[in-house]
Amino acid sequence: MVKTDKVKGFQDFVGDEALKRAKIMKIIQEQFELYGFEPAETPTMEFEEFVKGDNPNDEAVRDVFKLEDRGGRKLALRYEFTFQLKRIAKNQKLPYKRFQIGVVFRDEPIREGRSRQFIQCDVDSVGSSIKDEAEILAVVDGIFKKLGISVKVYINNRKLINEILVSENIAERDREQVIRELDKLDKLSPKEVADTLSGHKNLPAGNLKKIGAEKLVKIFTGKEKDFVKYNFYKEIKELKKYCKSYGVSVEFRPFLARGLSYYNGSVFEVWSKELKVSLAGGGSYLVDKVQASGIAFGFEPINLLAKVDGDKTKVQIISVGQDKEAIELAGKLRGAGISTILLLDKSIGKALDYANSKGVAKVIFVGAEEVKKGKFKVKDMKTGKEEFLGEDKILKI
RNA sequence: ACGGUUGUAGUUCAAUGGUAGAAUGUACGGUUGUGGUCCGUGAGACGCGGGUUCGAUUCCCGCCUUCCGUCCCA
Repeated sequence: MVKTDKVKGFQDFVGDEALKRAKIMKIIQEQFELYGFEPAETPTMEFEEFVKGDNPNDEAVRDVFKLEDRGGRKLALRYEFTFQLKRIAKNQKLPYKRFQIGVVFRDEPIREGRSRQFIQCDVDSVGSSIKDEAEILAVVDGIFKKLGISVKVYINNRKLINEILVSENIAERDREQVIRELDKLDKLSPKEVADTLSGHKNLPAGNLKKIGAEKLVKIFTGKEKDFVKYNFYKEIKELKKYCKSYGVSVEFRPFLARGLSYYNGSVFEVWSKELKVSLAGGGSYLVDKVQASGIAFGFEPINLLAKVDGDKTKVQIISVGQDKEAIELAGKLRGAGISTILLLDKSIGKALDYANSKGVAKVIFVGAEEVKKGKFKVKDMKTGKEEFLGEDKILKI
C-alpha cells in the first residue's frame, strides 16, 4: 500500500472546514480590493540565500525550510512575503499597494494553531507615509470587524524607542537586544524584564546595571503623557490623528517593538481580546531605500476565532428522467449567479439525502410533470414546503 | 531542536502473544416522484522497518506520525 501519511506539521482541509476557510479568504481578499490594493503572486520557492535575506545571523533563519533540486541548487521555501517585495516592487508606480494571500513554510516546532505550512495574508504599501499606515490599519481593522473578531490595535514607533535609548545612554550595539527584551513586557512583569536586562549575556557593551535596567523598564511602562517630551512622539501623534479620521481606534504601547530588526518607524500589532495573542503585526520599513509599510497576519488563529459560516450551495436540481431540461435549468440558474448542484443519476430519496448532507436550501424537481406544466416543483429543505414555480420566480430564489 | 506522549476501518473507540469487534460515516437494497426514522447487505484498519518467538497488532529497538511542554519566533 502506498504511504499516505502526512508530513509533520502539514494538514488537509475538507468539507465544512474547507468551506469556512474559503469564505474567510474571500472576505479578506474583497476587503483588500475595496481599498485599492492589488493582488500579487510570487514563487513558493526561492534561492536559500534570498530567503535568508540581509540578516543571515538572525536566529529565525534556522526556521527556513530548506531544499535542494536536481541541479544541486540550494533552495528554500518562502517563510513570509515581504522579502519578495524587493523584486516585485521594481518599476511600479508608487505607491505600490499590493496584498498577497498564500502559503508560507517554516521548519519549526508545531503546536496548537501553528503548523509548518500555513496561510499568511500580507498587505503592504511601498512608497508610503504615516497617512498610508493609517489606511493599512483601517483595512486590517475592517477585516477583523467583518469576521466578528474583537481586537485591540497597538501602535508604537521605532524612532521613538531609539530616541529614548539614546537619551538613556544605551550603547548602539546593545539596543537591538534591549528592544527585544522590552518587547516582552506584554507577557512578563516589569521586574522580570529588568532582571533579564541587567547582566544579559547578549549585551556586548554590558553597561546595563540593575539600576539602569529598572529605570529603563519604568520609562517604557510609563503613561503616554510622559512621552510627549520626546521629538519622535510627533509621529505617534500624526498616526493617531489619521487613524481617528479612518475611524480606527488605536492605543499607544511604548514597549511594543516587534522582533523584526528592519522596522524603522511605526510598528503595529493587533491583539485578540479573546485569546490574548497577537493576530497581526507590522510596521514601516525600507524596500530598496523606498519607505514602505505593511502588516501581516496569520490565517490559522483567525480561522479559530472567526464567526462565519462557509457558503453552502443554494440550489440542487434533481432530474427525474428529464436530463435535458434539468441541464438547461441548471444553466439558467448558474448564469444568474446562483450556485447549483445538478444530480442526474440519483434516485429521489438519495438525492434529498445528498441535499441534506450538503446543507442545500432548496431542491428543484425536474420531471415529466414539471416539463408538462412549464413550472417546477421547488422544495424548501428546512420547512419541507413545496410549491410549483415558473422559471422567472426560480431565478430570483 | 530537546523532553515526555500517542498510533487499530474515513472518523471516534474496543479486545487480544494464536492475524481483530462496535458505533458513526460511506456504497447498495427495502423505497425507479420525496429527505433529515427504520431495517438488511457490502466494502473498509493493526503507521513503517528490524529483533525476540513455533507464532507479534500485542513484547523490545529504530524511524515516522500525534499531542503536551521547553527553546526560538519575521
